Amino acid sequence: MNLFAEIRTLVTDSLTALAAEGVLPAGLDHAQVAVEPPRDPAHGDMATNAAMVLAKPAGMAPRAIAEALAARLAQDPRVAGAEVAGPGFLNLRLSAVMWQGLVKAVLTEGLSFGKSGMGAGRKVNVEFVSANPTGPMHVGHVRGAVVGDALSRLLAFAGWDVTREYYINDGGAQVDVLARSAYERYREANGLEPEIREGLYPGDYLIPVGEALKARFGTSLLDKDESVWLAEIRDIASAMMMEEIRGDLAALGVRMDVYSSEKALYGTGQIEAAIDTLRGMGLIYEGVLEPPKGKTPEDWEPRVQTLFRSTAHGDDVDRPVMKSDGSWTYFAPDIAYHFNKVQRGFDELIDIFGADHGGYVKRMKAAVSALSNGRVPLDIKLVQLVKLYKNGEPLRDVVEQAGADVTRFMMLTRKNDVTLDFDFAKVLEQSKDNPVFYVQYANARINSVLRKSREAGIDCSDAALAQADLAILSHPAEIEMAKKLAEWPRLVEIAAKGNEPHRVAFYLYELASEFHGLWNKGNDDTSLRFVQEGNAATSAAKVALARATGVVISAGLGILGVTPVEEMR
RNA sequence: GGCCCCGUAGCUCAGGGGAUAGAGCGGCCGCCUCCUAAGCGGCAGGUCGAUGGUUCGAAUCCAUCCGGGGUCACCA
Repeated sequence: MNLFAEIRTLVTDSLTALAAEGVLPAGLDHAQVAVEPPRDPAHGDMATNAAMVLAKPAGMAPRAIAEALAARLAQDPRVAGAEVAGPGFLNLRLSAVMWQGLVKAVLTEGLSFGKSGMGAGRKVNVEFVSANPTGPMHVGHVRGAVVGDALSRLLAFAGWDVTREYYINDGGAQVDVLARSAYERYREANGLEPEIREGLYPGDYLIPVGEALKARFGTSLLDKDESVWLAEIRDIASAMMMEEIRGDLAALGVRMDVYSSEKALYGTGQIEAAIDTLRGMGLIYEGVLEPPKGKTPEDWEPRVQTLFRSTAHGDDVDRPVMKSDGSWTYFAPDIAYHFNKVQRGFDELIDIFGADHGGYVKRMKAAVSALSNGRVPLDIKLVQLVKLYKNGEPLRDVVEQAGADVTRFMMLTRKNDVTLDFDFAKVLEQSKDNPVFYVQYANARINSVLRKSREAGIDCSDAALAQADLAILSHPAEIEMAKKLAEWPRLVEIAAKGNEPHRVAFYLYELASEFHGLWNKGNDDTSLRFVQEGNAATSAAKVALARATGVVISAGLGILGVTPVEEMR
């Protein structure tokens, strides 16, 4: 049940009826007509811009349209009042029954309340994390993981068919470096002094890899040339690192549907096929790039390269796909991988990159645009860096200390393209300064209400509460609470439309705030307490409101991947 | 220098064509014989970086500029 959608339909139906009566010209486009919560609650429950939007095409004064529309809407039983205001806004007040009915709808629909059919089952692929398999995840990856996971849950809730995917960059030079680093740890495991040269990975996390190599090869690879062991150690080490990363993701509560390997693309002809496809479109050529404008690198020299004409699809310069030694650049398998996603039949692609990869956005979009003939949109979300206060902690420690739920919520309290401060002290604090706690506390209070209510002998199943006499919910503060709940389905659609899961976190904070406010009013006005001594009918209605709030909090936290707590400890 | 992101209250940030621009923190003033005060209410605080433009209307869209960050041809 989406009240805003319902009333919007009422408005557009009324406009159509007015056109049929000749009050408005026929054939007006209603696409720009919006029904929204007004900025100022004093303006009513919902406002529509219909009159202002239609004034010009209808050739009428906005207020004239608004008045005609108001008169018509006022006849509908759902509408308690319609007033023209300002330059032509039409402010609507809904009858109390609507809000009471909404509470019932939440209890009836449960965690499905707010689900949307907006995605219409379209297949979307969300690629995220995709950290190189050269070490454990760090805090920066965590944010990408959380954003991608929450976005996936959000899109699924809004009606998309979602595939979560991890692209393993195991085909380039960085895994050779990994292998050489692991080899040194292997020597170390055999009692030799490791030589961690400049450019190798120095991290302790490779020590167990060295041990494993010793267990497997004994001393047989010592003093052997790298040509003997490189490929094998590379595979072993990167597999072990992927295990590490899968463990990190699991600790965070992030699940992937598909792991795709870059290395697996080599030798299958897929890269060649993708490039040939582009060649067939006349988008591959041999050429020389201009030096970067303004700043020419010291060692720049004109060089003939195999280039992708990405400028034909919106990029600023064309991009090399092949090195002079005839091997592919990193970009070529990336193209093939995205081509693969297109061929698998996805209707939409989403990539979540670290902000340091911002320079690849245009070329990646150009490739997808070309390879799908403009059919498949690719949205790339850049996730800004995380500033960790308390420094240098590897991921497991962060999650172990703060908890996956807290970590996840905090990572979503910022838009993806803004840097995020992750302060341990704050995050673990049990106070209203900590948004995670604040939202969880509201849920805990709701559970407390349900407990008390059950002790008072009231049936608190959702089915029973939905049957309560909700007309009892008439106090303005209670109606306000219901109005906030009514925004949930609308928020889901807005967040899904923009691929912006952080909106859910902000909404939950507002919802919790509304609830804490209502709770506290019970201190001064005992008639606003949820459990009313000796009055089962009144209690049931009020508890129903609390429970409905709890349902929406749970649904919202579910999208963030955060477990709602029953009580604070 | 090119491209991308950011610039909104003292601080951290929402809002991204609509009516007097919001929240939290910090500051000041209030609220516990009462379901969890781990909370709630109120006050003070703004030329929405600047300047032009688009239109009935701009924090929001466009252009130019100013700050801050990222990135920039055979590294992924």
